[in-house]
Amino acid sequence: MAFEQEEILQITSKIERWFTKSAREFPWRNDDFPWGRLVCEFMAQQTQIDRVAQRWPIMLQRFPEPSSMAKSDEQGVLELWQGLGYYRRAKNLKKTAEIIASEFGGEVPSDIESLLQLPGVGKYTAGAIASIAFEKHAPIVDANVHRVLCRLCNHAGDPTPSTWTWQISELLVTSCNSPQLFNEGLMELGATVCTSKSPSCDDCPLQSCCGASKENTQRDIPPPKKRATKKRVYHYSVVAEHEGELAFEQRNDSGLWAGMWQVPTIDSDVKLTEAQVRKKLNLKNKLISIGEFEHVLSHRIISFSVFACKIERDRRFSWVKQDSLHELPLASAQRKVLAVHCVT
DNA sequence: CTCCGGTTAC
DNA sequence: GTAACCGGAG
Repeated sequence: MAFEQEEILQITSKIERWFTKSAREFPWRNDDFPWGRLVCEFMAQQTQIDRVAQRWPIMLQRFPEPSSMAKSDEQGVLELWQGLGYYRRAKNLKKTAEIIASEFGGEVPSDIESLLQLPGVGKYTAGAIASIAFEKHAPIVDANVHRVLCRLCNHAGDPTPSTWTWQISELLVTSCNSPQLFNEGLMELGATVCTSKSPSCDDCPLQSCCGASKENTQRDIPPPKKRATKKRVYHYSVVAEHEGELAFEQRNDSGLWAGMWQVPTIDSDVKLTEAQVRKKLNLKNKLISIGEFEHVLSHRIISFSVFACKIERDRRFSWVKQDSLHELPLASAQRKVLAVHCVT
């Protein structure tokens, strides 16, 4: 795909003008600063923007700059991340804050090389921070940008961001006037106009130069991604009570729901009986079945079975009063477990 | 049950 | 390269 320089300037200026008048209101757009942008980009990875908009102000109020997060403990960050999913992002954000505090004098670095050293920062996030917070002419390709650029050039075949897309993004951002307006505008256009299904081409500032619009191929570009088949697994959770307190344990540092808390739970590839669950948890009293539900993730369907029992206060677990549960970082599936037991 | 989305670990 | 990682909305 070869653009004339003239076309490049047409495209970039159209997007910058369009974004200036069409940008949606978001809290981080009121006063953009590098740390706020970094937190926003971590939260927005794989997460829809409206949920980020709810959580971002709370996170920034609690951790207004990298040093305050660096000094806090990871639990506090996980607590504010509850329900957002992909909890490794919260752990990476905490580590990133520590590195910014210790290696970069408490200031978010502005160059791509430094940004890429931060855990949880890949090519997209580095480019987003460098361009949007620091007006560097750095390319970004997220799913929105990929879709817009593939359609603009009528480029079929790549289901996800590819070398091709990064080259086009680089070509355009190099010549744009404001990398902040251009890159954010490109993403905003993909999110609101050049949408995956039924794009609003009549409202698009690029309609006159869009290859897909001309050939009417928008529907097939980009092609759909292959989705993992869902494996069914079984989780057995026991709400264990002793004098108004519930037993909790922390999940592994890696894997599913990394570092989040749960009532004592057995993860299994196969179905287990009540006796097997009791034995694996080394519990004495019979477990009373109180409910079941399914929890669907991108790559698995989890059948949850929930049990209740009374047990002695056991040092293997952390004991939490029922009115203190909100202080504990819990993933959504564990909230469903507690809802079965009628505590929330 | 399908769709949507960046980074990292393997 | 590819699988793992999440949750809410449709």
